[in-house]
Amino acid sequence: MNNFQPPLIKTQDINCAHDKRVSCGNCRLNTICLPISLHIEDIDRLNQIVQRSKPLQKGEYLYRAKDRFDSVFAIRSGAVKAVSISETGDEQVTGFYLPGEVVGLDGLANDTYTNSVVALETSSVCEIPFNRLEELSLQIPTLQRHFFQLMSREITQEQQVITLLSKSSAEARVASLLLGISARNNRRNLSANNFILPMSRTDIGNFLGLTIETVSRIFTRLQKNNVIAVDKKEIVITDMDALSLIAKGTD
Amino acid sequence: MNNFQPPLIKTQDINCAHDKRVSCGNCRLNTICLPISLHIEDIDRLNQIVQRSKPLQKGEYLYRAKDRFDSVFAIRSGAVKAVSISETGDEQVTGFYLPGEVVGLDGLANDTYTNSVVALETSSVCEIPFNRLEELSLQIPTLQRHFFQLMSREITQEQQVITLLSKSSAEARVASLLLGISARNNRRNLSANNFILPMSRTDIGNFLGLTIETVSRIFTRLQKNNVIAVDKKEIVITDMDALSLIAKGTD
DNA sequence: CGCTGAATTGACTACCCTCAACATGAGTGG
DNA sequence: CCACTCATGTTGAGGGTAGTCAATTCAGCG
Repeated sequence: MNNFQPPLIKTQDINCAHDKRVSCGNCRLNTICLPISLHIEDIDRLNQIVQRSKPLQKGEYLYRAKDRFDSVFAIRSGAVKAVSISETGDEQVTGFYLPGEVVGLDGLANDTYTNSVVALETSSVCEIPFNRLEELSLQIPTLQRHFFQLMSREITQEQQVITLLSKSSAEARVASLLLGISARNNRRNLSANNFILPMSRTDIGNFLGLTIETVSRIFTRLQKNNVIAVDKKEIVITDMDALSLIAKGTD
Repeated sequence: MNNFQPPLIKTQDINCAHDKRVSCGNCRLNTICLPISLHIEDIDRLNQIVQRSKPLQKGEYLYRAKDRFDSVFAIRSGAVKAVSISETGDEQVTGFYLPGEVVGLDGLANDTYTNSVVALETSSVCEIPFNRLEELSLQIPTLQRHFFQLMSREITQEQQVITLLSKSSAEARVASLLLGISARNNRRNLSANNFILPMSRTDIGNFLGLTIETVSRIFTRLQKNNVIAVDKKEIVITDMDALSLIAKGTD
């Protein structure tokens, strides 16, 4: 495999998760992000429209609701949350997005974003101008198909969240969230049993429709029952099967 | 405007909601369904790939989860629900779809539908084979754009459902559902204050994460407070402002 | 060292679920 | 026409889960 990197750039720089000098072709995430199943020359054309900017710091906004929509963003490192503000003014977390996942798809419908996206920790993103992506999709059928699938995946995942919120007990909701993050970490070849939660208890509670007190109580309860070990934001899943049963709502 | 109908077909037949002999060009729903903002000749090309079949009877399946995905469907008349079956076997209603709305978008992600779609009453649909739509989208940029927007709208609507389920009291959930159906009826030039619910209390409860008893109690409570009038499935909204306040969660 | 914000824990309360009985209406068959 | 069933919806009583309010701990930071 050819190495297109200029000789002055050291490999360890390129491999840094926040580094801007990464192309879609050599990105570690390209099996779960956009370019999957594209030909090498098409990946290159995609890469040319992707813009990489300096990392977002924790709490910084990637975009805000009602901003004019013109790009979607792939998370390259870190983690973000999407929040929508209701008419009554209170926030609602509608999702968490980890590296390889794409945000901004809500903006197409009305040419303005309906959500705001905020960094939960230092995060870098790849900006993909949508009109460029649209043009390219007309020329590369595989890309059009892939983008359709990306949006469809977002739809199915949100339907799973709806199922989660509609049915389950507080314990099942928390268990499902942990399992979800575990699975997504695993997909990125990270540990499925041991990870750091990027979001606060407040964000978790907001997302799951629970108060932070309930979230906290459930963490301690799960720990007492030897299902997980909690140390602040660090989670160790000690009994994956038990956690799955709890998520399915076997009380 | 030309009339392409064969002379033997009477106008009142064509205007029947379940009639198969309707083209996208003269469909009453074409301002909210797919063809919006397409040129007249492009509408015709779209129309040629759309298949119209005999109406579904109440309880019949349009498609089932795990069926091979090959079409999306526009609801032309009636009403359907989308349900997903969890691993534990119980159903979850993930959405209701009224005329002009499109179902099946969840199927693209994995080439199989993740939901089943069931008719709530006698309903007719327009089947749009996806590979044909995909090809056409490559040739008609407006159609590609429109289909992206359609999927995006589905995403934003589901995020609203997530917000609804995550935050609100039982009363606010029911109120929001009623307001949602009211608004969608209004968009089709039907009454916003007076309509028939196509779904059962069981479906409402399942969708909103409530028991049917709670749904029933809330209907009677709203009626006692002169916000709505309920007679079986017929709803009259007598105080729209109050209903809006309740939906926003002002307790 | 004190301040601030996040997280935990406890006591009490309220909302919604569970279980149950009853009502209503459509369809069937005598 | 009435009696019967079955499905759907309504209403009531009681209990459990999660919310509210409050106090405390802890980490980070100037």
